[in-house]
Amino acid sequence: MTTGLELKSKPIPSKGLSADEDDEDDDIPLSINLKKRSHSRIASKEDDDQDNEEEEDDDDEDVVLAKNNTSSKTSRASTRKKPRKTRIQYNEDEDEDKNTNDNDDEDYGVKSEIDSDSALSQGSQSSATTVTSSSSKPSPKKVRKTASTTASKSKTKSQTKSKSNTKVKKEVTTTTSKKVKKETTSTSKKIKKETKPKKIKVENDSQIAQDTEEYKTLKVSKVKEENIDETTTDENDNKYKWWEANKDDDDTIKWTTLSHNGVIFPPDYEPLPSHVKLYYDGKPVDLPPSSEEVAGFYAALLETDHGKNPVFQKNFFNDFLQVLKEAGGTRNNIKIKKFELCDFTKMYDYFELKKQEKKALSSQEKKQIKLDKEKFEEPYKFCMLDGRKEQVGNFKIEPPDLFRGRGAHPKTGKLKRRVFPEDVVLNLDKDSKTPEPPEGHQWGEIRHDNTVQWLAMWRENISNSFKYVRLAANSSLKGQNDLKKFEKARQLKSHIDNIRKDYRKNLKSKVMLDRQKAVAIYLIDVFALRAGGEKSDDEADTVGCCSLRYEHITLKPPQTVVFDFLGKDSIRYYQEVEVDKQVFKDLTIFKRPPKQPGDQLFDRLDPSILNKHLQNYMPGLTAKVFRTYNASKTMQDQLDLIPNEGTIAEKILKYNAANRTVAILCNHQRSVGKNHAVSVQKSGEKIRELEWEKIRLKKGILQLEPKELKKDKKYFEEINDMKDDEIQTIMKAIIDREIERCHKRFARENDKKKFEGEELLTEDDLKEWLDKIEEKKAAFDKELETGIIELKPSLNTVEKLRAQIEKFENRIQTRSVQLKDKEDNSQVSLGTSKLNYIDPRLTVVFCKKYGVPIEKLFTKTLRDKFQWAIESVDENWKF
DNA sequence: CAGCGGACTTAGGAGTACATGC
DNA sequence: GCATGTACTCCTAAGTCCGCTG
Repeated sequence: MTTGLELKSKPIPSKGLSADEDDEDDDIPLSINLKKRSHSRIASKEDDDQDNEEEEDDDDEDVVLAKNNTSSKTSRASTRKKPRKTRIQYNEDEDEDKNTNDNDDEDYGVKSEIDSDSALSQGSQSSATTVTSSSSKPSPKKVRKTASTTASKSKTKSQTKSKSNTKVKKEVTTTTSKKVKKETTSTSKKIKKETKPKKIKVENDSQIAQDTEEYKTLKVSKVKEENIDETTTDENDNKYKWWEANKDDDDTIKWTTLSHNGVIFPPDYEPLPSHVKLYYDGKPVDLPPSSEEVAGFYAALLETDHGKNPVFQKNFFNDFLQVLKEAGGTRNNIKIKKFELCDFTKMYDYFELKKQEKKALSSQEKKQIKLDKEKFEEPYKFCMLDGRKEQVGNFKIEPPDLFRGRGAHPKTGKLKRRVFPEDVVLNLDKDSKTPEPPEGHQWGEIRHDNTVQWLAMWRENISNSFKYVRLAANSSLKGQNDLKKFEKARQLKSHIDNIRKDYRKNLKSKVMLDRQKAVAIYLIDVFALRAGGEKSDDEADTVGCCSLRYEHITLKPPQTVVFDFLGKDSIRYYQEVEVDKQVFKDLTIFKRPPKQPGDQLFDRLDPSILNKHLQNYMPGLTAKVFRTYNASKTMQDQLDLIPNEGTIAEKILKYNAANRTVAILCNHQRSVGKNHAVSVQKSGEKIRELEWEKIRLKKGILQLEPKELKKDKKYFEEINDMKDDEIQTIMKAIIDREIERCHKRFARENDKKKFEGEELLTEDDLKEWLDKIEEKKAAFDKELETGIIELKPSLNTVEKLRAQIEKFENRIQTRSVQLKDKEDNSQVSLGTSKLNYIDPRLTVVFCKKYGVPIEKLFTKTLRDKFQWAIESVDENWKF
């Protein structure tokens, strides 16, 4: 059976995200499940025996393997073919390399040990010599690890990169000069970038595809038409229920007919009013519009983190100067040289002012603007796909701006240039009318490729990749993809046991590659790591499983691993977890000297190797499916634990807790809002205030009926919990708050009266209010001094007091729960998992079974996106 | 047959609408 | 009824993975 359920019932405290919440177990943070899972899945009862055995053979394991290796020709041949890693490419064990790599050996001395062949790190003894002999020179990896400057980073990276390129390597066999290598790579790279994509070819291909698929397509389209007829009788076109239609299992053809109205381009740049200028060295600069626009992009970000980031500033400034140069320099002959002498504040202030003005518009005006905008956008919002109206997702071309890369992105701040119709490729069927390009422009290209889902595309200038205009999330194409994704994940259910059995076994494989595969799959399965593809040196340095490096994990015997690395979007993954013993040993081996910081942990692995391996278990299985599978599985298990009782609000809270477990598993984070701390503190104070009120009432009871104390000692225990100085603080806070409120109210009411021409409140009126507060304050002081509580006259019996106290207790309870929820959620983002990982049918079933309206758990957008799930599932459905 | 282009999903933050508490 | 805080949407960056090609 599944391991999930048992796990959940015995949560282990997380050492990860919330170190000080060890005893909170209701939301079962990540590592819980993880740890538990790791145990139940991998550690068997024979664990101990195995371990003993292991410990013995572990040390000489390598030797054995090494022997094995030298005699094994087949395995050598198989691994030699794949010298792919970039960062830590160990050199081949080929002779030619050995001869020519004296210099490189120093850092890749590792190679002879680890890389040679299938043997899992063969005799470390033999390699030790290599290492020591070459250790005189510092490895570039070291630099890489500590260097934070882009310069040193790119140097080492490009160097290592060259190693991944066998061709290049051969060219430089006679030298080990890093410079030469670097040049070689960069030129080859340049050449690559300059080669234009083969547009014609694509078109031809799609043509061929269309032709060969004609028969099929025709059939399909007929089926579809029939379906439209059926469904459109009671619904409009938009409500085509693809999930009720016959399955179309040919997924290379995405559509038969497609027409649309093109895309919306951002408005042309409007120069700033003449009094708003950039100042250079104290003097106003007359910028040509093109460069003023760029300066404006920066000015708008002046007070943000981006604006303050030196890399951002540098990249912006370079591009700004470039644009300025192209426009022929400033118009008043000021030579801009130094960023530090530029003063953007006037521009910044102007933008702020504009924002305020916009905000200050009357609601009528705002409404009108919105209406106009909607009317203008209407034609672009929809397209016709196979005769049905479908929503388009991002029908607006991205406006020019400064590129806001995440994390330490080397290109952050660079100018993302304006996209013109000439840059845009449109995709639609042959018979549809081509939308009119904007006045005075032409489309870059018109394509008729029905093997793809995009309507328009252009090439972006930051990393030279493509941007696409595609259908919205609620479209049939996206929906079908989504359903397929979850069905694939469900399919994994029937293979997972087998896969786990295998990788558990292979954790001890004598073949290094297999052992690395096993550990990698283990990490992906248990800790939901991403595949981790290779990245180039002009991107932020982030990693996933296959690209983990030496410094990203710390091993704490006996079997604890600390992960600390930046994952997608430079989000930190920090987990201290227990792993399977054998995994721990393997990781130790993967980190064994001469490996050092900067080196790849999985030096023989990359996602494509891993995925190829996974396909053996199940067609279409890739690393990312594990994330979907484990997320949905965890959600199902968590939901199963929720009792069907209590109010809807309580059920929602529990659902969210389950959701949170998944989010934590997937490491979905969000930055804490800037006023989070303040608001948490406020809530805390409010709770203490309520507690004080409660205690006060209890004291009141004893005043009224001292005998009560004996009857229920426990009930009154807490009255001494609150010391006088805290009480005083609370009282002061209450008084201060009331005074402030009083002043605000006075100002507000007078504003209103002024506006309406009524008689204003006088200072005396204000004083009257304030006096009342003074009275209250005096009463507080007296109470504090004498210890005698003056209760409201209505609270004159013990019963009434008790009832009142209960009310307070409830309020404290709700507030505390809210506060805890707020804190728990402050760093965790629930949305991503709900949107992408948790099978929506789980939520739908939960709603049906527990009587929770779906609107409470799915927003409008989500309901649209997951309509297929909402309408097709019955309450017995299981993931 | 590795490497890369291309097309697709997944991601967090900014911006905006809406709810809630006083 | 307003200010403040939260929820939701929009935006686009950053991943994954497949399949083509030199």
